Amino acid sequence: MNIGNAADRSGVSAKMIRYYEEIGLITASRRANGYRDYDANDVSVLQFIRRTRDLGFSLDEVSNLLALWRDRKRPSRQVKKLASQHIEDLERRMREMRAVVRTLKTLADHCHGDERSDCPILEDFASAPAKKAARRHAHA
Amino acid sequence: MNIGNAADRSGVSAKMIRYYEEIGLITASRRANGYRDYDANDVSVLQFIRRTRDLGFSLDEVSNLLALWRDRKRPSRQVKKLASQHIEDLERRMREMRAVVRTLKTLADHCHGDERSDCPILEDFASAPAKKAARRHAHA
DNA sequence: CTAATCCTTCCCATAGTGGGAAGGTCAAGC
DNA sequence: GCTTGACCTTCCCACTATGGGAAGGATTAG
Repeated sequence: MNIGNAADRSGVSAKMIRYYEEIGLITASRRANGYRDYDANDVSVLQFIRRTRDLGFSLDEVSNLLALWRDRKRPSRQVKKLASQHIEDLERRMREMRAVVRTLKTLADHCHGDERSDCPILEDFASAPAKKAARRHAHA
Repeated sequence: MNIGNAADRSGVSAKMIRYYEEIGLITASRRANGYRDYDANDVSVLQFIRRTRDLGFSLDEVSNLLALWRDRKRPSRQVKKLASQHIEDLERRMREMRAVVRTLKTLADHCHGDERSDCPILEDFASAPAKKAARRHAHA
């Protein structure tokens, strides 16, 4: 099956399929004309990637999960550990975001939000201590 | 004051100060030797940027906030609107992350996590519908 | 005067994803 | 058989925001 077909079935764009191959996440056989050729198992792998990406795993983590998936004899402990770490990572980021939301809500609550120009939000932005929290982290 | 000094006082790296200038977020006067020169007000602007970045605003949003900050006659309504939109954005992302965490926790709960190799987590990754949620969004 | 520290600009890398150009291939219709 | 359109290929560019580092000039401390 051609790449476009595999893309449709897996929900991974052709562009991304080529990229995943480039970074060594997957491989693809070629037909005589140079076209990549995929079978049902390849589509399963792509769906696996799609699913784990949707769950917010980085490509690096996906790579580890794929390796565990392929190794049928590996202990489930390893898989659970990766999942748990990801859960903790998400929870940590949510805590940081919650703190930011709390701050912003407090500021917004004290802002009239009308035609008057005085606004404690901007005043705070200009003077607050900037506590270095919620540093960004690439994947959503 | 030199860029290094401004960086120390504002908490924004010299590298980033130059970048912010390059993208038109700030400006800088030059001394005869070509060095950038900053005063107390410039440092205030940098601290403003630092603070809003820490609160998760994108540089695009920071740019808007800076414009509002500089325009002392603008209605506070505009500022509050930007803040509220950002709050909603954060809350939406947190909802998505919570959904992912719920899914992962359910999966992890059903995985033995021991030496046995059967693992419902990977089985789910390989077969679940992939509901297209939590698509990433650049800033954390 | 020299050495260290600062400044300048310029290029590169990161993590994923998409856009698009230039060109080869294949299948359908005439 | 030939044209047309839908595919495929590779290659380069863009984005967000940040850091690393090189090459070279300026300043400053000793």
